Amino acid sequence: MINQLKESYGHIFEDGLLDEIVQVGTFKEIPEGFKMMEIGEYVKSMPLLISGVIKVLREDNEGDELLLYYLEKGETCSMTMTCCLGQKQSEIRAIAETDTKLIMIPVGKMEEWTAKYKSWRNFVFESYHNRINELLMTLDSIAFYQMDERLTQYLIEKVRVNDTDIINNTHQEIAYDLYTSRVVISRLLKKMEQLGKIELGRNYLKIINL
Amino acid sequence: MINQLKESYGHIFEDGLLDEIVQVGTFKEIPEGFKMMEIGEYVKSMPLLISGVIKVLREDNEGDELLLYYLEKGETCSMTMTCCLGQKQSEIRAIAETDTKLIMIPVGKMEEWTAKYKSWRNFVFESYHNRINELLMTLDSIAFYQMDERLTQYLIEKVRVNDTDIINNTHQEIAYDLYTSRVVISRLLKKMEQLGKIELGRNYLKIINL
DNA sequence: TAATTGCGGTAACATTGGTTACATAGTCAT
DNA sequence: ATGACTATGTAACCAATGTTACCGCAATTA
Repeated sequence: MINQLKESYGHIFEDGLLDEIVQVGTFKEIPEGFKMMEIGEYVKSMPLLISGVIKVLREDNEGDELLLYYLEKGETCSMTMTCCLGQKQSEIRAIAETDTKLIMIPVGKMEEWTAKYKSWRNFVFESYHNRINELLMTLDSIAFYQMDERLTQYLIEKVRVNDTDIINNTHQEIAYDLYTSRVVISRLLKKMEQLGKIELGRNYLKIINL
Repeated sequence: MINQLKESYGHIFEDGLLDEIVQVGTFKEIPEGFKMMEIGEYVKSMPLLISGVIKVLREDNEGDELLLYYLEKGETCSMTMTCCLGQKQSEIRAIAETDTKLIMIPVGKMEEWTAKYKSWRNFVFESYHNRINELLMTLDSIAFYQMDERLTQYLIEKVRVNDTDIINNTHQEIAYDLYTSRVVISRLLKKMEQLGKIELGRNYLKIINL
């Protein structure tokens, strides 16, 4: 655990803090598809991501979802932080997009470390800043762009976080993430294929040139 | 300034912190319509709102705007905080919705206070939490609701922050905030009038029963 | 192999909301 | 009062996308 922690966080946390993390943190491995947090749940610990990708979703009244953003190595869930501190319920759902390794930190330490370690404070603020910017970009994409452009952005991001240009999802799954219907996605993907941007197959899709 | 500070923040900040704020803070009065922050600007100080309302906007490529949320008494701009700390550019525009009184805190103090005062840390985290939740609600409203429902929510919120059921705006101004066109707003408002929900006039609109 | 299920392709249609154009009616300055 | 300007009302049209329905094919299972 120490090595993996150092690899992801060694350059941002002070040695004393790294030691404390090793002492109080719990190492966890999460399989792809595992639901790590549900809307309305209370949160008792905060995750530091070592490897893998977590997708964060928002839900409407009918239970349909919208992808907000991905969390990656070296990041944490800001929403969890404030939920922990304020004893608030989660506003979002989090699901492992890939197999994921992380370290869980008990709530109590957060307050303490914020007072004690400058590097922790920076991490926390940086984290909020990044998350807010990602929310703003998601908002931009919904408010300012049309579905074809949103789909393209989605595929580009998906390729980036999974580090492969083959996407193994059904059209229905993509439609869920973008909060639209399968027919709409199939229609747009087919158009992209005709333009030579992607290659389509059953349960997969290959990015050629977006 | 001390009295006004105590009225808005007395119950959340420790006495020592209140003293420091009085010493290093600058009191400011801002007229309605004043642009307090522009996208791309660097920020050198952080506002603590004493009275009034500030509206926070996001802009698309063409320069058209979308209302994100309002800041009120006892609140601060979380985006400013991280911008200050990280020397980042602002991602948003802020405009005084009403005449506003506030205290500006120089950046340098923020880091210091975060280590020193528990009440400041709580305020900062609480602030992030609120802002993220407002962003999520804005996102919900754009992603999950149609324009008629968004307009209704907008009017309710406007009535709340301005504390009056008469809204002195043109349809064009409302359309800007909701990132749509004047014709669409006129159409929907007329329908609401026919349902007896509002009363329409030139440059004003009265809420009857939303 | 036959049956079932899940995925993707496609057509037809409905709805929302954006666009253009023009008319009407307040408001203000002269 | 006249003319200029601004706000609003409204019709007609268009584009994006959501909806429904049905088909064929692949994969899985009986």
